Amino acid sequence: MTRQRALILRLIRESGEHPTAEEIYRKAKEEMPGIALATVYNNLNHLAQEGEIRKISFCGSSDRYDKTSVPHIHLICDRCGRLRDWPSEGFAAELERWLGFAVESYELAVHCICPACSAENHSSN
Amino acid sequence: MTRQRALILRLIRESGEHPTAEEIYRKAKEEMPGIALATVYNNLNHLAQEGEIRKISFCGSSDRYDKTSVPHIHLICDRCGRLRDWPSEGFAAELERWLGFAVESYELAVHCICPACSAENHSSN
DNA sequence: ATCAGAATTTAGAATGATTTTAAAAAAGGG
DNA sequence: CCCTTTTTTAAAATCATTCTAAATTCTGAT
Repeated sequence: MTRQRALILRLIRESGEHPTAEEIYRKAKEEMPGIALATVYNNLNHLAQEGEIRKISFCGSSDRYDKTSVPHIHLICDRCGRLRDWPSEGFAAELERWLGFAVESYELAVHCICPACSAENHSSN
Repeated sequence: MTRQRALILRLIRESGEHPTAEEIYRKAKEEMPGIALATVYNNLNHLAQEGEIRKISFCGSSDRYDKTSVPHIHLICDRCGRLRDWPSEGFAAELERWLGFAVESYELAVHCICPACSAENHSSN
């Protein structure tokens, strides 16, 4: 565990978002100006293989990284455009029941008007 | 609707797979040798915006294109590595019930041992 | 602490996918 | 047909990511 790897892991864990390699690189440089972009990529791949984090990919955007490798639902709001996690306990079991076979893991992105935007809208109209 | 666009749409519709732009380009050149790769990209984007096809993206692979824009489940088999469609009628409704709000569309990739591989395995042991 | 070997970091070059450019060609409506 | 708009083409440009090779840092055994 090098200083660089520890920093990168911490930055992802602290992030409430789903940062790209470039975004992690920018934050990392604030604390360790000499760090190389290749180091960020190396470590993101390494951490993902170890199961510390998860690489996710969405159309029309660079790969993003998730602070946990535990599968969960991603909401993409058609109104505010935000990408957020949604509590997903029990969803894998539900999915297995529906499909009729065992699921190793899943990636689910839901496009919707997110509950937050939906609430805003109703109260302001 | 140009000849090029019609060809590209037909090739995707005829494909049982989820081809990449490069794969579509290779097939297209067999019927129209002078076609440019940029034309393939232009039309894939155009067709996706029109809702004729859907762009999908998976980690570690170029973007792929799906013959329909109707959401459905993708199975990625951990054994054979194949990416296949899975019948998904009623799944959106199930998802909405589970989430508690309306879903515009979704992208779901399930990692598993696919039923085909699972069956093979049992009969040969 | 010290050494050797393995793993990691770095900067920059290389690769691969996709988009942009500008000019030529084709489509489509009146 | 003619005009206008859209599309196509080839090449260059861009963007994300990986590779390279040399220098550095880690690790674990002495």
